[in-house]
Amino acid sequence: MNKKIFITTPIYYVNAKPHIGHAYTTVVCDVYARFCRMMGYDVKFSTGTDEHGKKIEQSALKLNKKPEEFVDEISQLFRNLLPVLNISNDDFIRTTEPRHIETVQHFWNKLKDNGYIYLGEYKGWYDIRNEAYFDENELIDGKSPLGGEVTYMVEPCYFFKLSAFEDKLLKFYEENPDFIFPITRRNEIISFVKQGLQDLSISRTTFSWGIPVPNDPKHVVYVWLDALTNYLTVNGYPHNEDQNNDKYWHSALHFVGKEIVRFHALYWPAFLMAVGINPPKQIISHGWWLSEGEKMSKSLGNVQDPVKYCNLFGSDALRYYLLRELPFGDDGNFSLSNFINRYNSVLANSYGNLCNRVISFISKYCNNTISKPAQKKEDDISFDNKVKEYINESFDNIKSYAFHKYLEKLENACTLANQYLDNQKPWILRNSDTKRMEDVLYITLEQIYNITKALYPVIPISAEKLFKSIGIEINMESLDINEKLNVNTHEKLQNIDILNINKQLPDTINIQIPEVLFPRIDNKDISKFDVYASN
RNA sequence: CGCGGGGUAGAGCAGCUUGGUAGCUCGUCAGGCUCAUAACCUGAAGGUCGUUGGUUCAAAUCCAGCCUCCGCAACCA
Repeated sequence: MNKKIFITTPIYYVNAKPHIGHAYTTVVCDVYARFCRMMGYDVKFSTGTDEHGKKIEQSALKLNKKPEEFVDEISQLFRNLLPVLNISNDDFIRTTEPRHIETVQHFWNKLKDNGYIYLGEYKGWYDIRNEAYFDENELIDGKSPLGGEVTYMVEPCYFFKLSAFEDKLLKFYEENPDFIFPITRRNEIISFVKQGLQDLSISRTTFSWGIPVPNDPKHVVYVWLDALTNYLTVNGYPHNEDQNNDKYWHSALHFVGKEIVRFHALYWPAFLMAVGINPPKQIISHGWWLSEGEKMSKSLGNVQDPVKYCNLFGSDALRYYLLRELPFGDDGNFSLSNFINRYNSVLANSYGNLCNRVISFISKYCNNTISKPAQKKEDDISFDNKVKEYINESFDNIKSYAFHKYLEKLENACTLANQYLDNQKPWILRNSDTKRMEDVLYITLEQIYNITKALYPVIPISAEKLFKSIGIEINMESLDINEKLNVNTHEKLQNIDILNINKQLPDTINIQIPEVLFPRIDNKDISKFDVYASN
């Protein structure tokens, strides 16, 4: 039985259309998921949408729509993004689905049975936009510290005994130093917990767009309690109740943006401990994108639209850029000119051209066929070893979520391959020693194949094209879009033997029609590219 | 004493966790090659790694202070 791993994106709040930030988180998870599958793991990979709460209710009202209608529409936009980005998720969860409502209510009852929920009363200034209460003395100029308008409210409300978990959480962080990644986020959370924890209000009566509290339907469940439990729903809870002995849950990785680390690294483990379920394995936090040096905002009109990038340059290019540009965990800047620059210099000139020059050569001068050399020279072995070294280093980096370094190492490997070719000069050998020429080409192709396998998680479509052009079939991308969105793809995704990283290049290669993987982008006038969200 | 993130060649960035020849992409200059997507390869110029002090045989990297820039309203990863 393969080792299992459970990878999740956050579920996205359907109050706004998907932008480059959503695309980023999703792509990071997808790359990691594909990488794990390639390494032989049985991967469960989920994403979805978070659809309850007062904000949603209000947004729907403004548009004269029922909340149900409104969330259906926006959720569909997120769902549509998946095939565009070529995401290999196994599940798409919506918090409005019956299976999730069942989970949340069951979870609530467990919390209650275990004595961690009590009915109290909340008095204070309520910031509707941020769905949070504040004391009088916390207000700034009559607004909440988060800047929202506030109204005074008294509401009966259920509380979760978060205060009971202070020591347990600190002990847990201590015993699981890798639980929160990266370390700076861990430090923030620990110091927050050390300041003391208050009981958490976990129900609302001021609106009705939410999951009803069992046996007290005037209340709806607090959005974060609702949202976080999606991970359990996806993993079959409550029907699969024994999560502590579940291999997926045992290695659950939640990828999140830095702004929701607190919910995932503090509230979530506390909730879980309260029902007797072990916390997930790790919370992995990433940074934010700026757009052209400034914060993305609708009013500035600089919201980068992932769909437009995919349509213009292909999803592989966007996936590559997202991972390569930003040191994982940090904030970074998304810019069109930088995008094109990296695309041209690495994908087109270095990697793409490398593939093309070798395959075209074989096609033109070797009658489309090439075979494994009988023996290798010192230069060849040295080349092989250096590339392998780069690939090993790249894998070490992806394992520690240093996606930018993972790609950098593979870029180094491409440069090395281009150098090897230039040193060996097969175009000279063509007139002097055709056997040696073929050996050189096979050896280069062998490393192109290895590099491409290593790049596969990031550029799956192009990798497949490359495999195809050297006569190796791969079936993953031939799944059609609807099939991909279907939960039943899980087994197919697990059984792609070609992705096994240890598989060697066949002894004899038959070149198919060569294809330019990444055509250069004309960057003389980049203003012609429309890449911003329209509203 | 609010919180957080920066200040490294002309531009944009990596390196800092685990101190020990300062690296990448673009740009510039000079060569080479011709298999290839006006691509590829080689070489050169260009940095006192914000500043001051400390630890050390040795600091971009660790410690302390200072200067300076950015974010901390919403949307939201």
